Amino acid sequence: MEFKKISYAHQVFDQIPDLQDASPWNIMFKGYIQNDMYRDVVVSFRRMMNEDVSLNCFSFPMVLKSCGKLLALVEGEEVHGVVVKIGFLTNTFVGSTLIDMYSSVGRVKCAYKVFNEMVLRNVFTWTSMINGYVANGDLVSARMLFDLAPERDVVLWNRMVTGYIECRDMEEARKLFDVMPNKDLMSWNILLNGYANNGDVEGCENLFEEMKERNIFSWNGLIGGYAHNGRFTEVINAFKRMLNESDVKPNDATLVNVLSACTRLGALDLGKWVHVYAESNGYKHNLYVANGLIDMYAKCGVVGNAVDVFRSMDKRDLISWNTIINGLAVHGRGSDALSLFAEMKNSGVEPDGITFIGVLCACSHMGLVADGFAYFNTMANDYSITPKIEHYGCMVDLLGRAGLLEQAVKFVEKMPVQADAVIWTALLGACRVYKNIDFARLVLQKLIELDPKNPANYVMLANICGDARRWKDVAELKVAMRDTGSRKVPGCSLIEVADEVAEFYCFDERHSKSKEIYGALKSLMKASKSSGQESPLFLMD
DNA sequence: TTAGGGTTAG
Repeated sequence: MEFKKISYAHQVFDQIPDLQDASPWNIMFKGYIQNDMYRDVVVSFRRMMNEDVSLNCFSFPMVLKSCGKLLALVEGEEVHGVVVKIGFLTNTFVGSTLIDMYSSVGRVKCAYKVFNEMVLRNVFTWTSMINGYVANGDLVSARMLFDLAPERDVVLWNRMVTGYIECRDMEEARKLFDVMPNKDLMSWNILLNGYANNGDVEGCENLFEEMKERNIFSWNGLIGGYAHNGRFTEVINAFKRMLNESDVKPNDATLVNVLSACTRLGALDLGKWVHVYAESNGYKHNLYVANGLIDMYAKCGVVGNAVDVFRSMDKRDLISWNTIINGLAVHGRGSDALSLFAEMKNSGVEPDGITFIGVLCACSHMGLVADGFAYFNTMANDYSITPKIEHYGCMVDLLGRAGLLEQAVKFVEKMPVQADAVIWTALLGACRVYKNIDFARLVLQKLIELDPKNPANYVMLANICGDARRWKDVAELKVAMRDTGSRKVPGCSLIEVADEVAEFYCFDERHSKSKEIYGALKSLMKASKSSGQESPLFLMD
């Protein structure tokens, strides 16, 4: 039953003159559950009790499932009492769902009591109990029961393998997988995802190659494995392979992973291709895909497209709002970010800590110190969000960018959390902008205490002294840096050209066309200089 | 009409 039809069903239900029979109630339960309306099931059940409806054995599994989903122990116990009173404990459907209910609210002992006292058990009952132990992290008891179970079907085997994976014990998971008498495709996919989520990309690749049959979950397992482990080029290669070699069509999960790789690699053209693909394959109104698209466009620098996607959505969630607000904020469109924040609040979506990172970042880019502090206070006062180090970092950045260096240092010293290198580095950056060498030295001292081996700190101060033409200081710093025995790892950039992503460093000459590239760059700088602008290269963050 | 297993975004 679809959600739309629920209200029709309600109208019909209300016209039934005699509601003493459980059947129409049970049909409503089924509809509620299909639409995640668990609260309605429990409320209706209460009504059934009050109106003395004669309950039958079909009602209880759905009511108990709903109690479990709502983590409603009190209501669950109440239903348990009714079950005992009417005498449905011998029913395996009722018993299994009772075990599930107690397990999902963390009462494994109560679950076991039900399991233990059951007269008749089947493979479902055993699976529920084993599942209960797994869900509560007791793998030893789970395995003991698993070995004792009189019957083990593929679902039970798979659940036990998943249990080991959830405890990050891939070795035990693999052992069990290897001795499974009947593996189905899901068994393979479970193990594949296990490798992917436990950081074992190679294990994931090997298993994928071993598979004789693959479905969408298999491909997504491989692609997701690359994505979760930062192997973004491989994400794209695997995606291209999927399109070329298999009959499996990408779905929303595939597209989301590919989009996140595009985002990280700056692969805008492929990102656009995914956009077109999504629109022509029925994912136009998919929340996950749209959120991925917003982030991809924003991080690839095409914030306008990000806004277009956001505006075209018919359903938005917290992530949609956060992505667009943060995207606008980091691209200097602070006032748009703030007006979207107001729109978000009006639409009834409750902001979280990440929303406020975008909001504070917007204030910081616009130099709105007072507003920034007002929003910062709103966080805790109106939304009960405890500021984390990232939020304090935004505030320090806000003060630093506004040139209020002294206030910034005081703020850092008063913070309830210990400042990390990110915060001090932001301050050091502000010291450079405002050419404040004294503060810079103070900040550098803090940075060296936190991270003595990081040469980037010295480089930053050297740059600050260089800006002030204090070459003697620069030379001294270079010596100090040499004494730490480490070299600064050069930052690297990525750019997408003709379907390929190229990597380059500052003054990099590895590219076959580096002469032409530098030539073009030189004329660009000349052109911007003659038009009276400072070179954009020095204006970039 | 009732019970158990797999992926996705900031």
